[in-house]
Amino acid sequence: MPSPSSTLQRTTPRRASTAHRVQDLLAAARRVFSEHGYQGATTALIAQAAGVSEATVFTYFAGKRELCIQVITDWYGEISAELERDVPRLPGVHAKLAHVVRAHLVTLLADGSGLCALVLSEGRAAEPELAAVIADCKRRYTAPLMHALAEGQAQGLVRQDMPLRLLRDLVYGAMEHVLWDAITTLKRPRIDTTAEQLTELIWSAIAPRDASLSALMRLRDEVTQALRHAQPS
Amino acid sequence: MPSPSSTLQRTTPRRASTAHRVQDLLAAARRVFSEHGYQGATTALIAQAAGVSEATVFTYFAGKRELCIQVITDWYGEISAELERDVPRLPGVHAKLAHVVRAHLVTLLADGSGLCALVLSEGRAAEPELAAVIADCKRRYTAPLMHALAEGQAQGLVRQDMPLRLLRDLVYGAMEHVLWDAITTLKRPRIDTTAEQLTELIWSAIAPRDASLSALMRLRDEVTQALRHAQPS
Amino acid sequence: MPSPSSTLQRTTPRRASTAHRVQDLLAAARRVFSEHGYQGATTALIAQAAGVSEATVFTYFAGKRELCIQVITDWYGEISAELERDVPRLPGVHAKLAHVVRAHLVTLLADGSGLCALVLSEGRAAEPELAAVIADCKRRYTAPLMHALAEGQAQGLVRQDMPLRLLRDLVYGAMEHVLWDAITTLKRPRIDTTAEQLTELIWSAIAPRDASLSALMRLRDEVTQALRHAQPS
Amino acid sequence: MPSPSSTLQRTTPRRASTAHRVQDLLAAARRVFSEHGYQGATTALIAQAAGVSEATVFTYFAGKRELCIQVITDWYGEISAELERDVPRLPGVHAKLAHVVRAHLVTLLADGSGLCALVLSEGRAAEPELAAVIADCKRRYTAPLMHALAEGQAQGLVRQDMPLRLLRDLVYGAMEHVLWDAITTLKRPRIDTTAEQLTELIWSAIAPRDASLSALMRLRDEVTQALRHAQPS
DNA sequence: TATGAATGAGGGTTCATTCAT
DNA sequence: CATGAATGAACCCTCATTCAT
Repeated sequence: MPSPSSTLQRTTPRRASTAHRVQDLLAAARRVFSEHGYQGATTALIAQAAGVSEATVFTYFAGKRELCIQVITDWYGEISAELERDVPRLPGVHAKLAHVVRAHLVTLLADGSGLCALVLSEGRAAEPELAAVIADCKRRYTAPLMHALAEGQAQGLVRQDMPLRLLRDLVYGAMEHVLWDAITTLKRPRIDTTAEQLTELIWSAIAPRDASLSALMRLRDEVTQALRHAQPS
Repeated sequence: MPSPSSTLQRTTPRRASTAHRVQDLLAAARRVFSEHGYQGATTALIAQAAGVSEATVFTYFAGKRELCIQVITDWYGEISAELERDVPRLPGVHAKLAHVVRAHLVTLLADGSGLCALVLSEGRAAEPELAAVIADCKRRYTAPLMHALAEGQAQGLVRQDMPLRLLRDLVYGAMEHVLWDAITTLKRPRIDTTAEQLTELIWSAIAPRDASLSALMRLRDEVTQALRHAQPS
Repeated sequence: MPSPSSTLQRTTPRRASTAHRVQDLLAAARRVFSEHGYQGATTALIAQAAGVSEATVFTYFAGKRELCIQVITDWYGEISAELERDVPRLPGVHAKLAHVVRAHLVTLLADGSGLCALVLSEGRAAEPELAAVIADCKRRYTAPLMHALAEGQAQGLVRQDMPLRLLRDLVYGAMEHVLWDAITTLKRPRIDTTAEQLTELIWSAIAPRDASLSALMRLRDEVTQALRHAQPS
Repeated sequence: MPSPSSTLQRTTPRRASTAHRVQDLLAAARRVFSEHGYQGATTALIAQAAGVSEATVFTYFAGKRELCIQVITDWYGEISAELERDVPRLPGVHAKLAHVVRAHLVTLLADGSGLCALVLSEGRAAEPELAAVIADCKRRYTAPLMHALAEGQAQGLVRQDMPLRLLRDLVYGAMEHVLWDAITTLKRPRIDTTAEQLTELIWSAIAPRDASLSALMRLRDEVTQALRHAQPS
């Protein structure tokens, strides 16, 4: 194997400007981290993917961890900026929810599936600094919708009998699980349909409770209790 | 420097039956994998935790990966068996859901948080075999509730306008997110409250759309069950 | 080069007891550190000298620095123990000095020349821990003679008009320079003669000043001053 | 990330003559080698200190080793020239000794402590060429005093029962040890006092053995010198 | 000339795994 | 059977040096 890079197209000339090299490396690193996770991604692999020597990686980044942090920060920066721009403009909680759900699925199914996995995986031990960065990014990413939900609660447009935190877990948990499924089964769902369905499902959960339903629930409880008392034991 | 186990109390006699050795190793491995994750758990650590030499680990298991697979399989086996035993006995979809949610939170927050994190983290790259095993386990683990939901859909007790797969994503996604939150923020939520709230939230999402009809159906369902209990004994 | 160790005699069998391996590694490390200094000594070189793989070095020692510390500590331990045993038994300061000088030359010219250089070289930056260890060792090594000199001063057998520290600098500085000379010029001096001469030279410096000499010195000062005043400028 | 020199003030204009560049680089290199030692000084550090790019260093010097050799040669050249100029003018061996001792301490404690350490440390392994250069420089540096001592021996003003080499070891060994002590303990001794005491201590060692005779000889020596000065002008 | 860019060669260290005893 | 001992294969990272521009 005389030239290990012979099968790899080099996207930049052998001698490139700093800006180009940085972009190249970040792109390569994003791919490699996506595919292999943090631990599985070696600096050698990243260098190879970028078509440079391993040492060059360290010319531009302080180390593997810093490179990964940059990759994640950049990625979250992109998708967060989109949401921060679009979500506030949308009218009503339901529309905002629908947009976030759709954007999430589109973004992550499109190119970020690996990064999504990376983020889900590396959100814990062995690299606390990484975990902290991820936590920060996630906070920013979820902020637009969380803000809308909080406002919705205040205005009675979102049910108030559940802590906001739990609503967030429901929304993002459901979305992540859908993605996870898509990733692990390698089946790409029809995004439009799935997004609409998921939005509706979530909306059913977080919309305010109907008064008559509540009354019936109370009735149910009473009946249940009465039956329980009526039984022997 | 060798002989790291000299200062460790041995939990089993020097000569133990093969079965005991295996159990010891599995118990030790479960602890270590829980605390350190797959990559962070070294065979040295596991051997030390089991009070045996590193080589002994390889006498009983083909390698680190196989050991981890066994640990995960065993653990999922335990919690799946519980669900398989208890869920079918419960009356009505709502009760089943409530039970699964509660059991999930109890199990994972109680002792399994590390394993939960392991499963969530390692369900991917670098160890495809592990990922496959985890996927299988998850399928079995979710089966009881999925079965109930499918039946519920058939009987009109669960909304039929959503694919079952999406209901599953909602249920388990929400639960996992709650757990993940607890794990990463190191805050243990009040399990009872959280379980009830989460159940209600999910139920709101998956109950049939005509709310009053739905409520009445559940009422009928429960009354029927109660009567059934009231008669035979 | 099919087998890199083919030209090296292995002093221990391929599988040796821990104690033997440790001794082997320490001996090999002593040689390599002696010849190449701390920075120049690579773990690969040490492993090769010991006839083991590089990884084996790390089985027995926490790292290069710890290994070097052990080497230095051991070596100083040996030669310090000798002095601590022999010096106090000798009658009189002069005899003790003579013994220390001779022992120093013998020891360091015999096998320790490289270690001497190592100790002289590495007594500063880049490895503060190493420097600290060396400083400690040196203190212990010089203690027996320093003790004798202090006593000598107290009893008037050693001149009292010089700080003890300066006496130490004279004694050990002179010895080290002799060694350094021998090392760099690769000429081994006749130890007996050199030791005797050096002892005498040092003794002349540290013996109490003769009274008449002092008087003459005072006279000289007065004459000098007088002449200075007598001159024009 | 490149362009590390952007935050450094440039000490010379962008276009400087070759001579200036060389001087700048040598000055920067002297500082860096002083502070970090040979191995610890990186070419990057030196270039940064000189306000030029790393590649420029190699435009003017063949490599790190050659640069270091130049630095050491220059430095020794300076201090040797001083001694070569001053020492022969001083009257008598004792005065010459006193001057050398004082100059040595002043020079090395003042600005050259780092270089002193460099010279002491690097006078050996891993860089034989460097060691050879240092040896040469040292020979030149010690020559003035050695010449005086040799003459002193010839005239009976210095004891003749010791080889000159040993006298040198005593003189320079003691001085170096004093310096080493100052460097490693970071305590700067009072130079005047230390120089006087050290001179006296050494003088006691190298003065002719018959103490009173010796003293008288020195007296005669000094009177003679004084008279010589008193007459011509 | 001066340099931005790139790298080959190696450094210390880790760890799952093997094997003779 | 259990293990002490040993290691191959990588890993992340450093740095003096080269070269096209």
